[in-house]
Amino acid sequence: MCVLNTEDKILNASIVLFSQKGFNAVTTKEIAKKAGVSEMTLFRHFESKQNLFEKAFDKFVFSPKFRALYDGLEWDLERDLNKICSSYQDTLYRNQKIILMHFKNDELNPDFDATLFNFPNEFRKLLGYYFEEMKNRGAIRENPETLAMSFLATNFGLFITSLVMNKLTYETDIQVCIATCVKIFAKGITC
Amino acid sequence: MCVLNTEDKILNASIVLFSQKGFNAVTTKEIAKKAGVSEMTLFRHFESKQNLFEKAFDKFVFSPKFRALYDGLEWDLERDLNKICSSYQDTLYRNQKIILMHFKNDELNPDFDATLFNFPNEFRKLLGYYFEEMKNRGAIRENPETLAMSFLATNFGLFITSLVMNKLTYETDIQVCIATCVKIFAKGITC
DNA sequence: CTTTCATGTTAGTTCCTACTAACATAAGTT
DNA sequence: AACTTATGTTAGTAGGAACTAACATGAAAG
Repeated sequence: MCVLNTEDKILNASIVLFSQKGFNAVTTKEIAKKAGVSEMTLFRHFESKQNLFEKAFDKFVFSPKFRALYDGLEWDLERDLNKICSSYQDTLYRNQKIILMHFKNDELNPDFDATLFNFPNEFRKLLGYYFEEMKNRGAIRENPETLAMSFLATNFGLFITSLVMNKLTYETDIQVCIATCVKIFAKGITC
Repeated sequence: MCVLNTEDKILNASIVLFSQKGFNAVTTKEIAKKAGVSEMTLFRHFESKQNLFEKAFDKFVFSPKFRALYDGLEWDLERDLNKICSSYQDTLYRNQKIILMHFKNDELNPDFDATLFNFPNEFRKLLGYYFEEMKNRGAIRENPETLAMSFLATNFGLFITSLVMNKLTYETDIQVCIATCVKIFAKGITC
């Protein structure tokens, strides 16, 4: 199969453990074991646990292509919101380990916060612009910023719920909830 | 003013620190200092850090009166959803420290999870029952369980967003978002 | 064959943290 | 005055975790 080099093995192992337990609760010994290397090797590749964390963070942050999103708008409420929602959910999903890690750590470094909060902010701008324009076109009436924030928060709630639901045993399918929410939202704001 | 007894001082200090940093990241020395007592006193009142955590958890879990909620239903979509939403947001708010703590700890004890997940589950039942009845009355068409889950997830998203927003500087008022969301939701599911 | 390089192993240092023991103090109770 | 009770102080133990030093090994490269 694909044989990973040592650094990648360590980075992969660390991000999984960090997201499961948070930075402080994970030991370097644990990471080394999961990566299948000795603890000494870990310290030879990364000067410290902190440094390993930073490298892992950088490696696993993901941001979508907003240009394509802007260009792909069709000015049909349900279709556009579906597209934006899909992209946002996808981005949240890809960043899930980092997001979980962020929740679990107090404050490692304000720069991480800034980096991590970057993409929700971009989505907020996109939605703000979109609702503004739709209001000008007379398709909706509500305040664009409020709508943008509400739509983002709703999506984030659905995302977190789907994460937590893996542990629980609700019969409800979260994908259906997401689709339903977008439909309700589109219908609920239409004039 | 009101002078707290020693145990309450320690419990209050611990819940604040636990919610800020998570169980592992907080030291008993830190808790004692914040409580204004010596570390020794802490151990005299609580046999261990773990024990202190459990007492603090028990003290600060809050559950609303569901009986009153069921009895107060008026079978008017927007009014009822507003009432349920208010109660849910209020419950989330009162449990915010415990919820944050829960996010930050890996797994201290599955019993805590069960206790903490109890009230969202009760709200889910309430909403399921409500939407089921509203469907029977012909007021809505969507699947009741999906709606219940979606409404809960939306609310949770708004709650988390309001917590995070304290750190950020968005101009949007989260209370307005909550009210808007309920209105959109009510309008979006009406036949 | 020898050198180099990445890795493993083992032992150890330093620091922090939960938790304890022993004694001191100060206020209230009997 | 003697006793009780709650608290503080100081010193210390035991264990864990980050990180290091020194040496061993084994495979690839010259």
